[in-house]
Amino acid sequence: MVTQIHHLGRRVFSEILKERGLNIGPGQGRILFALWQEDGVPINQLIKKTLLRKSTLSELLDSLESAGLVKRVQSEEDRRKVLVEMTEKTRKMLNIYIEVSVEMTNIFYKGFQSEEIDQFESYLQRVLDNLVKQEEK
Amino acid sequence: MVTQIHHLGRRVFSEILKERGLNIGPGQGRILFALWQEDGVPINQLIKKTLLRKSTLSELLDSLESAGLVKRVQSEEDRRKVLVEMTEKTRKMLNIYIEVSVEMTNIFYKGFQSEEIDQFESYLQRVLDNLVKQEEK
DNA sequence: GTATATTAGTTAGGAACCGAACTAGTTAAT
DNA sequence: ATTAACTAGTTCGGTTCCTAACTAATATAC
Repeated sequence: MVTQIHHLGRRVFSEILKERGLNIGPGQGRILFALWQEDGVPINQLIKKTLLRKSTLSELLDSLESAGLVKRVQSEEDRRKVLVEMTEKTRKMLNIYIEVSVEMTNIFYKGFQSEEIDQFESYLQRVLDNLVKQEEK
Repeated sequence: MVTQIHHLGRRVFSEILKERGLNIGPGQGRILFALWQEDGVPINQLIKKTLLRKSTLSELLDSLESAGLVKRVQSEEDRRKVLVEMTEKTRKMLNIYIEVSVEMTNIFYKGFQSEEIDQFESYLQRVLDNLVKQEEK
């Protein structure tokens, strides 16, 4: 069921992004959202936030970079690290992106009371923790 | 969070499938599982069950067919329809597949009481319904 | 101080998803 | 009985994800 929600949710999200004239995919959006929370971070940090694999990040960043939405900057202190920064273009998109996210959340939780949302999300967190622990083994 | 659970879950599931010597991916598994519930169904039926797009189904069936796990048979009564059938090979795999599914569920819900699972799943169902309704618009 | 291990990212190849455009068979409308 | 509309699947090009194998920089060990 989680899988179905994931795929349906992605389709709906894509649709709304498109309607609003945001020419980005949901995968790209995830990264921009993480960057909005904390900008100029090494890729490793994005891996921790998104739980994606580094190869996936590499690729998504390629597409974001060639769309001019992100810049890669080599770190001074540790030259292995690549810091990811938003561009001006991105900063302008973020307000709309957040609106879309809110809209998406409303669709997702239509008919939910706020305590139900809290409870549901605490269940989700427990499941996520279970999976993270499993994978660490 | 659902997205993260989906991806992590898929990675964990793949891992277990591999350990058990089942040489199929989680996407293929979804279809085999649907077939196990009802065999010899048209692709359209699988679309309803999995909520995947028909192009995705087409492709997954290609890979299953070339792996000898599934047969496509043209329907007699409506020649547009293609009925999908399990093969003998598949039937033999299903017991193991179910074991893996159970194992997966145990990991997923570790630390949950059964009422919590019920409640969580009813939330999931409500979210799924919301998304389905949204997409129909 | 040099070899080894670790860490950070990229690249290559493949799987599972998507929408849009297509073919072919069926049903409905006139 | 034609035409038009609908339904069932496939094909194509693109995205987002993966593992495994790689390069390069840093840290550790001796």
